[in-house]
Amino acid sequence: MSLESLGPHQGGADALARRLARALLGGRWLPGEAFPKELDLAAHFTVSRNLVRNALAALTAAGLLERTAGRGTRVREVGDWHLLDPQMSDWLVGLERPQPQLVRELLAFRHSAEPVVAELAAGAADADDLARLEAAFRGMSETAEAPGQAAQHVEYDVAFHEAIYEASHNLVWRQMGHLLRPSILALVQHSQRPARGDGGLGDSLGRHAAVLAAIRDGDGTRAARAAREVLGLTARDLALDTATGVRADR
Amino acid sequence: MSLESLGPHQGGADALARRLARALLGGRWLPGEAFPKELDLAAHFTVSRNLVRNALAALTAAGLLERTAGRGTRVREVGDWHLLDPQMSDWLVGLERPQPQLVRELLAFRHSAEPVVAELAAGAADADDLARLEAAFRGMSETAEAPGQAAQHVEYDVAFHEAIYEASHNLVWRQMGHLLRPSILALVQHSQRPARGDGGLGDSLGRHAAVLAAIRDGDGTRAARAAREVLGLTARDLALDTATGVRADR
DNA sequence: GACCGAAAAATGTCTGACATTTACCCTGTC
DNA sequence: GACAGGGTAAATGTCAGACATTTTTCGGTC
Repeated sequence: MSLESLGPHQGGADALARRLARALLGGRWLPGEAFPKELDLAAHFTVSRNLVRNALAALTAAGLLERTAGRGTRVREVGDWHLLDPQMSDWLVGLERPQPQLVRELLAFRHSAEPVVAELAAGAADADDLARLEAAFRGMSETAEAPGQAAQHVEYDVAFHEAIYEASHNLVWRQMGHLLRPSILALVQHSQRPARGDGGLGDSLGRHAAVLAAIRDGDGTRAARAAREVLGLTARDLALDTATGVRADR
Repeated sequence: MSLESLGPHQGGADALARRLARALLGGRWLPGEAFPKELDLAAHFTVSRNLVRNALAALTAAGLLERTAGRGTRVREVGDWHLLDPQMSDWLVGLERPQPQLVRELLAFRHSAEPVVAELAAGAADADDLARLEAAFRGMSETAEAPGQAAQHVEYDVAFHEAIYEASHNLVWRQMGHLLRPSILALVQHSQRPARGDGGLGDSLGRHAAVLAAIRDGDGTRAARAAREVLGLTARDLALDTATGVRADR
């Protein structure tokens, strides 16, 4: 729609792509809607049309935009967005008001996928993988229940889950580790707002420890169950339980 | 390394990106190696430097290349390639000699993921999803055992599995449907070379039918097991059984 | 009213120049 | 001889303007 409240620009094409992508992910333009024209964008941000084109190329590669000569640029449907693109995860991180649907879908995906990944990890983890897992878990323990270290705790949390994906030793699963940071950060931001008594942690630490132990023992079935319980926590936090089991008309 | 045997160019930036990507995926340049410079590429293909830049931007967005001002362009490690990018799947389709590692990783991923997707699908499929699944299965049946319709059979096969991902009703899983065409095509090309007696089909049709029936009945556990057996076939075709269960030193 | 053509509007491409970053070599000094 | 310094070359990044191509729109003609 409009470009108001998007001030002048400083930085290269990547920075501009980031700004536009985050504005789009925040809902400034809706799917199906027309995106501003190259010349308008160039004029508004006081940059060359070439730079705008490079920035838009990044958004197009991420499946956010659809461009055709003569017709203009339009926002693609949410279902066409490349949520698995690492670039997209970068853009999603720290977004103030991401589309709630996106967060729900990301968490629902992890809820179904992460048990399998943990099972694979239990069967394939080597010494390096275990070292990464243990280092991340140690970091989580040391930074737990210290309000000032919340940011570091999140980073260790991300590193822990990322290490599970890495330990699967599969190129495709490993690529999905990029999904972790945005989804975990969204959870933290969400669960901190409605101030809960226990701080939102639950027995998170203990359940992570169960995953680690199962992977260390090479027990895939136990690892899958433990991973399911870790994510059961987060699912409950967002009232996601209904996301599974609901079935449309038959 | 070199640009020999890559003739002159015709088409836009997308076409050039496709040519370069397919050459790269075919192994013409190895990870860590230096990619040709913009001006050399422009001279070789008789196009403008701008067009080359746009093409390289696409390869960079797919994680294939890493570009830094002053240092040049280098091929990234295989682990950094964005295998989940739909663009990458397009480039992979029909590649004469794809890196065997990539095919193996894709199939290993499906072997672990597709049972979960089928389970989700059993719990979430609606009437439209079932119609798509049944249409695809009908197409598979009608084109089976007809040598002239091999290409169409593959398309129905892709459509069947894609419908499973769609039926999961999760944005992330649905994105992964793009992986199906390249992996299925690679399987077909591979299993047709060493001429096997039964034509490589096995009881593929029957096992697909089992998946369809389980999803129609809403039986997630059965759907997962059936999906595992469908992929067990393909795994055996490529001697992939060893991909799971092998564990490095402890 | 239907068909055709010209003009407008948007993205795609070309060209040449300059900016910026990085690596390399060459020099001077201790 | 080793090392710090600057200067030059090389590669990618950005800018500016023009032209090409595609799509839509509007008008005119029959």
